[in-house]
Amino acid sequence: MHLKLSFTIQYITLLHGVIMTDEKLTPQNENFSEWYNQIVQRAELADYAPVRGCMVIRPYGWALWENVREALDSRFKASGHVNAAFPLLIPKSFLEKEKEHVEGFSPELAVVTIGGNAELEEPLVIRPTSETIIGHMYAKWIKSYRDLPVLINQWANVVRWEMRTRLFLRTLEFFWQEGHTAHETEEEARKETLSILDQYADFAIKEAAVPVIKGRKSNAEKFAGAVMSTTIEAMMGDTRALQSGTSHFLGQNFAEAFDIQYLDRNNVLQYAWTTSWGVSTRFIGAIIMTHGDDQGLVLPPRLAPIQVAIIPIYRTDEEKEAVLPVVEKVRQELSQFRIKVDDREGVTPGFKFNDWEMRGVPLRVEIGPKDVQKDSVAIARRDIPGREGKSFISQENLAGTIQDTLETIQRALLEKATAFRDANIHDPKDYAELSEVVKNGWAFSWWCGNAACETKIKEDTKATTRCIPFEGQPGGEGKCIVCGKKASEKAYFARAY
RNA sequence: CGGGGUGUAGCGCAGCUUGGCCAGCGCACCGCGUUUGGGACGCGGGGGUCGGCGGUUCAAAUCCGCCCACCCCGACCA
Repeated sequence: MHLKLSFTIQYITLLHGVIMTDEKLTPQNENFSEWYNQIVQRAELADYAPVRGCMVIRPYGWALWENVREALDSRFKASGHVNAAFPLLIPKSFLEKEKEHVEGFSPELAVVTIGGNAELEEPLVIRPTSETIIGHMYAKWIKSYRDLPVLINQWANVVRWEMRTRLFLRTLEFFWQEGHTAHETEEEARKETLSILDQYADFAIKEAAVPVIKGRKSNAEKFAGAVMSTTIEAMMGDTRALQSGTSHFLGQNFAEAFDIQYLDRNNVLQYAWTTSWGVSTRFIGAIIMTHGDDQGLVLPPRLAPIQVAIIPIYRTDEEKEAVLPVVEKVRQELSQFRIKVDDREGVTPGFKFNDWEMRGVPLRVEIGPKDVQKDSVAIARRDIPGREGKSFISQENLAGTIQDTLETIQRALLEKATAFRDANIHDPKDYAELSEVVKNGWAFSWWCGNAACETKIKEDTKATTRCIPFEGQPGGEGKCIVCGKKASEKAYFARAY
């Protein structure tokens, strides 16, 4: 038994070695998670840091994150939110003020006990999220209904001591934005929670071409300390679900724990109603696993750090002299796009084609001697691999053609991802069928809302309740897929990251 | 935390069973030349206190002991 296990592990390690040195990626259908690991490193998005579970986000990956950030930030600002920065270190006692919150987070806290060579009076935790310290500050700042609402967001890094880590999807340290708002009324806070969820969904669909489903988390899956958690759930290329953003209605839980009180219009002291919401660098993982293929990364044009890669092609010095001026002319003409001219010497054009495909650049422009003669360029769409995605077009009105093509790609990515998702969502007729379908897809089934039923599903199948969607509920009543009792809503069940 | 495994060049590995040749191979890297419209090739070159400490021995990557680190499998999570 031991011998056999050892052999298997060594064999896999050996195989891994072969794969890493081979030029081809591990195909998705052979080993999706290996495909993912390779793509992240080979596209130079991120690399492993010396500390277990930590990663270095490389310039290309960070550029992608910056574009994600810009797209979200502009939405937040347009809806009246402002940015600020709160400290990394939080007194440990703060975490303990909200009962559910501390229960949820204490197993994954990193705690600082020594500072300046001396044991600290009170240990400090490195923020796993900032509800507590922000709650503390809000208590100082909020005195009157005139101070409300407070609509603050921060872009920050946080630390959660996870057991099993994956690049982007789950790392000890990750980057995100966390919004924290305080309101006068429950209604207003609930509205804010949903309004942010709408912004998240709008971002995911329009900018990232990641189709997401908006919904409410079950009690078991909700944020520690929240009254209600909402989520955008996306389906990855292996049909597993990824929670891609969350928005929480916190009720008065944190207001009570941190004394966020204000005098209302009738001069009566009231607890404020708060929300919090976040999207993290995990979203990069969502982009990778939604669009990527066996050639590598595929990036949506609206977020791609490089939208167009231009490859000059020549053999002789004469050809080079003829081609380069045209390349320069085209470069200037396309200056409105994020472009990269690949002028590396010593690697063949074929290598460059594959290289930019690995890195997910949506559109490639090739300019060679034939194009100089014919006033043409070759363009190749990343979303359509191989010859079918390649065409020769006139240099005339090139910027317009490129613009149209990028928009077409953006649209095509969303359509393809949506079709894939819909094809893998099932409506099982009974529990046995549910157990089958969640092995390779999602189930959309009636659920009575009882925690025992979702626990049973989780234990039997490893699938969890992803969300109770806000849209697409059939209405009326059905029977719980597990216990058969009366159910008023349907929920998505899937294996998740 | 429990069970298993691995530490040899930047990466992936062989060598260890049975101690002794100069510690080797592939990829990557550097130089020169030929190549270049789908992952080029030849020749030359640089790079390692064999995870650490101790022991056995004339002699240790190899045998023994302790320690450290990382990986994989099981209970939590943006």
